[in-house]
Amino acid sequence: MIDVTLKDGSKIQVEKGTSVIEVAKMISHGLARNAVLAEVDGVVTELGTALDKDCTLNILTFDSEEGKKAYRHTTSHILAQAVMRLYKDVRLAIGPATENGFYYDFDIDGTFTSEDLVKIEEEMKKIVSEKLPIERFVLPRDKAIEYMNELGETYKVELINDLPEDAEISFYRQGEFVDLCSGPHLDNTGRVKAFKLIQTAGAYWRGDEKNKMLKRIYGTSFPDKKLLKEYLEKLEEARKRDHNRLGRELELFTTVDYIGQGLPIMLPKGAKILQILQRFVEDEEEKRGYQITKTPFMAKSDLYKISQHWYHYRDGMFIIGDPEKADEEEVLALRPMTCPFQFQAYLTKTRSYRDLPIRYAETSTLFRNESSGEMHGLIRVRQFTISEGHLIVTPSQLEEEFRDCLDLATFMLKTLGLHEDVFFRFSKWDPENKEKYIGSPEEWENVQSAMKTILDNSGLEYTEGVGEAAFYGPKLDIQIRNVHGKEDTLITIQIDFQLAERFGMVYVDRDGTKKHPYIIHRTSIGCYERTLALLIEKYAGAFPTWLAPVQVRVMPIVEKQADYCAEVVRKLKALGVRAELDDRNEKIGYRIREAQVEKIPYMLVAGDRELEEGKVSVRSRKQGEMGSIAVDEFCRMIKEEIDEKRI
RNA sequence: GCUGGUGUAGCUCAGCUGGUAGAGCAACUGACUUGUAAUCAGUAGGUCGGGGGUUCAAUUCCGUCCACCAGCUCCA
Repeated sequence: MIDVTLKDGSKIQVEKGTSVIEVAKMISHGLARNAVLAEVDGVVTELGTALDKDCTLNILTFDSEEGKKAYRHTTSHILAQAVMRLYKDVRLAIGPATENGFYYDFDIDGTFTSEDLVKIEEEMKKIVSEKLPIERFVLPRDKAIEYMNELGETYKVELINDLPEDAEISFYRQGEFVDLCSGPHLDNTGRVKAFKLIQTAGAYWRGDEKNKMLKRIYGTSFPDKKLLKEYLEKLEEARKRDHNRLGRELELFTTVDYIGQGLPIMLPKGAKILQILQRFVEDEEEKRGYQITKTPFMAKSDLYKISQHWYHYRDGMFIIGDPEKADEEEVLALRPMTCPFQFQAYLTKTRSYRDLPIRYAETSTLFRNESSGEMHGLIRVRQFTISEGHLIVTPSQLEEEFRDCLDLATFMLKTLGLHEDVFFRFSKWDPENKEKYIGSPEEWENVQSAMKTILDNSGLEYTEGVGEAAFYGPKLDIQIRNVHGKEDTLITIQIDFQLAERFGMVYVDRDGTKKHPYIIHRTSIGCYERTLALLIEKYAGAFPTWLAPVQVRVMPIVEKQADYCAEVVRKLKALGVRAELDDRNEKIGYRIREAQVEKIPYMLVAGDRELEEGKVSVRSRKQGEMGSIAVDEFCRMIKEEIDEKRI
């Protein structure tokens, strides 16, 4: 007999060799039913594992991270099994669990249609009802390769070949289906209670576009139908917040076929929000010691050759003329970044260490020739405007200036109400891919370690992204997810130890020698279009009053009070409040509804009662009717809300 | 760029296997003078994303281009 210590500290005695799931049954049938995995002495283990010595045991259900992952990973195997049963000439690639579900990649001729998905789901249901036991087995490398070759699973062979020397090569079998897999898995296909195949997509083998494109099926699974339903409803809700949909509905922007991809038209309301943001950013930057520049939208290839964009970023640039003739004749290109332009401002005279730091800011329109499939609403476009800036600093100023940039970014995020939605990524170079970058490995290691020290000193929590650096230096990226869960960079702060030298930027130091400064490339609020997109999604189009393109709509009950209402509008406008009059010959309920649908923060209604008393009846988008108050009182209230940028 | 989906009135969408289109909302006109999320009636609006092909006939079938959407980051 062995002692098994449970999560609550109690002990039970079981026969040596008893499996985890049998112990779970002894504890409670409910637990055994919901069991997914277990932790034995703190190590994640499958339910079929036999206990052979005294140990602690914690049964994991779907509610644990590991449990969720295994549950969905097993569902992906069921998907693969169903596909193997239904289609010929399928080869399996990979099928992991993801954050919210799973996918499996198949190499198959033809495509999966939505009817196919229904068919596959039916087959998966069968596999679940067959309650197939899932068994793990291990093969030595040569046998494993031989086995997969027999099955024609060439992708699996490739995977095995790439496993480290000492790796244990494990397989999982359920019924007739076998897959190379490290696990862990559930012990039986019957445990999967509710699943749904969500969509199909193409995906390159190993994420490399040089490889063959496979057919991917995405799905998700839950331990009961209610949870699945809730999840699907949540997805549906998220789609309603999609900035692409709301932005068009609320008349913030539009696109036109014959203008082109990634080139949205900002309509008056959208442009107004961008203007509010821009003024806010420019004012704040001025307060923080930035000087503004205004530089050209294009330049000769000569400039980009110095900056190395011509060699490391040319695919991303719109070039006017034949780039192949750039050495013989004038070839212009639209700017993809502001740095080489802004550096020219620095170069206009000799700089002393006393002049540094110099902080340049520019509301800068950039042009990037993104691949056609990459564009997405306002989030990824070909022309955009960024709150660009470059700080030219001495080495000893680097840390403080970097932290000030971070502080500015944080201030922006807090003001916009986005600070709880972001996460930080330290984006480093990829030493395996040196030709992507300029500078030597030693320089990269040095600057990265300097940046790491700064980040660690700031107490920031961050992840690391290898291969995510800019070609000229490492970055701190402030990342955010859109309603579809897709991650994008909102704000970035970069340290550049290369371009000052390339451009011959120097300062005269205390000792009279010329030195190259460090450059911090940074943005304070990111690119305005993208930030707007994320704000639309964050607030589902119902912007905080200070950002709302229309803040107040004033409505007379009948024509008789129209002049009075027009006067209220004038008063508000005089205070800088964006107010408008709706004196159309419609019922008040109709006009209220329209204002509500347009997500206008305040609706002011005036009838005879209000007119006599010099009041307005206030209705807020959030709280509904708030009662009648004096016009001046409302002016004071809303002014305060706007000035404080209340969110 | 690649994989898949989509494109019909300003917007949201209907239109089965080919026989040149329809609803709701919006717009316009009129009536109603209205108290907090849709008053009623009428009118007008479309070379069915663009060019091409097949056909007696194409919104429908084929091909091509354009645009929009999702995925191509999670690595047994």
